Amino acid sequence: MSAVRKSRLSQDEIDAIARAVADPRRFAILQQISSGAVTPCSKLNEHNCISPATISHHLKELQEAGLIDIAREGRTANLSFRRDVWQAYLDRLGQL
Amino acid sequence: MSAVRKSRLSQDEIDAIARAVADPRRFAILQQISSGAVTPCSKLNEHNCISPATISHHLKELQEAGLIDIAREGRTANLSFRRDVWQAYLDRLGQL
DNA sequence: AGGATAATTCGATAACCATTGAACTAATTA
DNA sequence: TAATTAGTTCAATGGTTATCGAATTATCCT
Repeated sequence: MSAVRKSRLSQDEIDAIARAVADPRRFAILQQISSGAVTPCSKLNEHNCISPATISHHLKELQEAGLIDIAREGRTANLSFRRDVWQAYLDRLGQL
Repeated sequence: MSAVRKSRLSQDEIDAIARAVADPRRFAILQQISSGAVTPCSKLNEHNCISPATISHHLKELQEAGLIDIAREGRTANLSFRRDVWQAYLDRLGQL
């Protein structure tokens, strides 16, 4: 499999990512996805303390920020971490 | 000069920093401070497009997140970037 | 077909927060 | 002392957004 590289991020992309990870719950979700342990959305809700609607909302935000890919397969959604985008974000933050 | 090191950040500290840099204007301010070019608050307002009250508010947020130090000297405030905290934040983000 | 499961969309609500004018404190200067 | 300057605090406002129930779509299973 290839990997779409992301070398530089625009300021708007930076802002979107920063905003996306600013929410603690969203950051936790991103962590879970990045660990590769989970694939389907339902596994993100460990203890039923968050509604499916909210999860769906957060996933959409993460996707629109470019941090994850969502690939539907049957009735489940495969979530994958865009490590290249994340790295590009870190590179940018490292400049200051 | 010594440097107070910051090795690890709690989850609350991570959340606070993420929230602090999520605001574009605050991130821009942090960038300016990190560049070392500016010291007094007034220099942050390049084109008078932001009120003193708002600047003061953002600086307080950055300070409470641990990202900057504010040292009053006479009637001006000396702003300095906590590079150690920033690095600790980057280290944490780099884990995923 | 009918029922269960996975996830999304919609609408409403409540909380959060960036922004500012005005009033204020403290320090410098005339 | 009076005036000016740097910055803060307060209270109000408007916009954003996290959250969820309910309804919906699509898929899988019997």
